[in-house]
Amino acid sequence: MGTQTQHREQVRQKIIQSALQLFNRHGFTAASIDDIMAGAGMTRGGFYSYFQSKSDLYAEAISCFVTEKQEVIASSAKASDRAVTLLRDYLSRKHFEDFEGTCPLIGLPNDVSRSDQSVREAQEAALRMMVETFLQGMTPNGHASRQVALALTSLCLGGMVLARAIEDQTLADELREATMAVGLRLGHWT
Amino acid sequence: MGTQTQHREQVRQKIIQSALQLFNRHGFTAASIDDIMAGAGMTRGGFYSYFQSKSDLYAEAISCFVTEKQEVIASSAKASDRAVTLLRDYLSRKHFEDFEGTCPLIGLPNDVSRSDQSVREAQEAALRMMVETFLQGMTPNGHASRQVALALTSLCLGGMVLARAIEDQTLADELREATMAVGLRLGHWT
DNA sequence: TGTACATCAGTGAACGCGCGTTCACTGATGTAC
DNA sequence: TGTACATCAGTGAACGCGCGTTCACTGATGTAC
Repeated sequence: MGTQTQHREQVRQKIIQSALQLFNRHGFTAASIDDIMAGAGMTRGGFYSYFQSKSDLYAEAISCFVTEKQEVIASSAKASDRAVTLLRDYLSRKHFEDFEGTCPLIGLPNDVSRSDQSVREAQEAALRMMVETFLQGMTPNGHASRQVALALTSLCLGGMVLARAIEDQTLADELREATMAVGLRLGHWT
Repeated sequence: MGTQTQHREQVRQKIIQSALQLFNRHGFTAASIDDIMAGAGMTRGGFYSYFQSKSDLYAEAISCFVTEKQEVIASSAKASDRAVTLLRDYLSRKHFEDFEGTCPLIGLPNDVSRSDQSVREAQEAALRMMVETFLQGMTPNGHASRQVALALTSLCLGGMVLARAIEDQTLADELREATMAVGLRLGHWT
């Protein structure tokens, strides 16, 4: 009935949230279904009545993340504010440290993405959203502004991936901030 | 004796080359020691008399790649040529298609990198090399040029990671070329 | 209100597979006499 | 030159583990009468 399906939907969301955390924190392979289900307060056996497979869950988690972020971003009315906020947030120290709320694109070069179609689609949606947000936040200039919007997306992703990978905290901060500064200049938001 | 150790060194190199190909093509996890050894014309058992572990081999493969690239780049005498070549090559269609000769930094967000110290070190060396090459190729401008050099590195990595991930070839090309154009402008090389 | 039955979410043991790693062995090469 | 022996690179079978996935079962909830 209503309350039944409603309950199932809640549990489903709990699993997705737990998955989002663990996939981000440990990566797709290292986050086991056991852990994810435990995080949602259940045991492994129940998993397959909610999702077809582990990568199916991964794809859903990414889509879910994108939808959430879209809502947050949409709260700014002015397009240029949305773009600046995206850039600043993406390359912020907060995003850098917040392993659990990480942009799913950072996991792009993973082995799953190569194989699973629905994962790729979810990731591509995230990508398009970023490009679109940047594009709308710039004073329109045809071809040139699209070029910059695409480059800004590359810049954000690369900057965060690198900052995360660097052991030396000082260098990581420097790189992150340099990337942000250059990005703001590129979009003429300084 | 001499010829013995020499032979061992040759075999060792053959394994590393095979590993480089397969790690790049399929990723760290998906490339099995079986495959790598087969690629070097041997069987699995011999592996552990050459390397301590799979991730040990991975770290060595990365170092090896960096050294090779450094030699290629050093062949240009002029520093700005080296920087432009690096940027152009990195974001070239050739690099995009050449899965086997890929920049090892693209594998950064993999599960191994998180755990294995020597892998991280090898990757960090690759990173420093890129930043250094860009920095030397720019008209010196203190803080500002270092900032741009760091951003260019983010830009290159992000651009290639994204282009690789995108299914739509047209969009992938567009993104790669946009990233390159913006990069050239950033370094004042246009 | 109470009883019998059906449904189904969730359990946890077990399966199966891939793969990194180990190890006893082989067979070729080199050395000593 | 020939024979016995040592060395050691390389083999391939076997081990062990982790983990995704399956499945027979349980126990709570809801419905019918």
